[in-house]
Amino acid sequence: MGRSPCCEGNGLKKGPWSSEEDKKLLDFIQQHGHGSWISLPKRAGLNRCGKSCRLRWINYLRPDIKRGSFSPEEEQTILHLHSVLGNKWSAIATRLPGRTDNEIKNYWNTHLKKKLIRMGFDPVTHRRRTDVFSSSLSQLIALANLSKLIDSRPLDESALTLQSDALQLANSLQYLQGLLQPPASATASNNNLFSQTSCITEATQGYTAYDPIKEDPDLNSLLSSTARLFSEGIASFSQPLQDNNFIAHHHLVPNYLTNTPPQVPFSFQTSLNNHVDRTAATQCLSMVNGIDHCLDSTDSALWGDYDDLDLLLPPSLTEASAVTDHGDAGTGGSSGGSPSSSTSPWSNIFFGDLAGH
DNA sequence: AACGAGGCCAACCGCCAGGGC
DNA sequence: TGCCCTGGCGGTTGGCCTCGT
Repeated sequence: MGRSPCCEGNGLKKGPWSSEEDKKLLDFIQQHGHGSWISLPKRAGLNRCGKSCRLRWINYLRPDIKRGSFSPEEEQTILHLHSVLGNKWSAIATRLPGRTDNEIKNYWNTHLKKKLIRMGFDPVTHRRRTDVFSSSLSQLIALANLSKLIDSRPLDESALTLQSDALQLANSLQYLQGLLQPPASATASNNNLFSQTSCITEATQGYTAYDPIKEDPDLNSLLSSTARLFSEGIASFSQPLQDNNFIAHHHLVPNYLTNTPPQVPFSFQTSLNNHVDRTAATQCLSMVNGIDHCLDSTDSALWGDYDDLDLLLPPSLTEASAVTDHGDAGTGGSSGGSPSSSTSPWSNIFFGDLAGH
């Protein structure tokens, strides 16, 4: 009884499509429409599974498919939407005419994800990675402590210099970390390099007044140069990622936050204002087929008082997706890296500059 | 020139939600 | 109400290509 499931039959062809098959499928759909995908292969004279036909049509044969590399605007849109929606490729694809979810997914996995990782951002959460600072710091401390273990052994001059540098670095970092420790009311999750860097950026740009920093000329100078290097690191990202217009346009953030420098990437800003993303994600999820409405709405009332919502919101969509996302452990693994093996250029910039002091 | 490593991407796999019966 | 089918989605794979040695 009933219909047989798709792809049940053996002997159906798999693998790459030939131009002849493409033509058959294209001709059939242009003449009759696809109708039922399950019955299409037989009607079109194809020895293929219906799913395979559907995929081929959607990802390759559809006339409105846009070919070629992604534009900077498309790239920015993907980053933006991914920060809100997570791995909802089909939803993201609806915002990129002519692009398929498969194409976007591939582009993300092969380009954008790696870019974010290189920048020191977690591609899943779009937040600054917590492992960069802590692991590097712990490694430096371990290196510095090494001297205690080998005190009794004779060391040549360069080794001694190395130890001395490592110790000095570790002390400097600890001092810096202590100074930048957020007030007691702040969340514990701020205890990482990039959250601190956001403090650095803000502190050096007058967004926050933190007297111990301002009153210490040396530290202030260090922070300034660090913030500058951070900005340069961000600027090395192929395109400006921040969408100030979008955010300001939708009244998502207070004005002073939209005045952040243009170098700051969208993902960086969202981590400064994570509650905004969470609000957006919640709104988006709450609307069936409402992504366009959500993302295009100019009705500020829609968003309400996000500052209050922040306390009520469940974990962000991206945080939730982090639980189920196994992408980092996937085939692209070489770029993911273990927390202790980060080689982010940003960490190089940061520690390089620090060493210069 | 040969080989291996890594990147890229089309296609497959497996799961799930929705709808029909 | 529950089963089954279908379409759709995200994750993963495998083969081809490029690049470095």
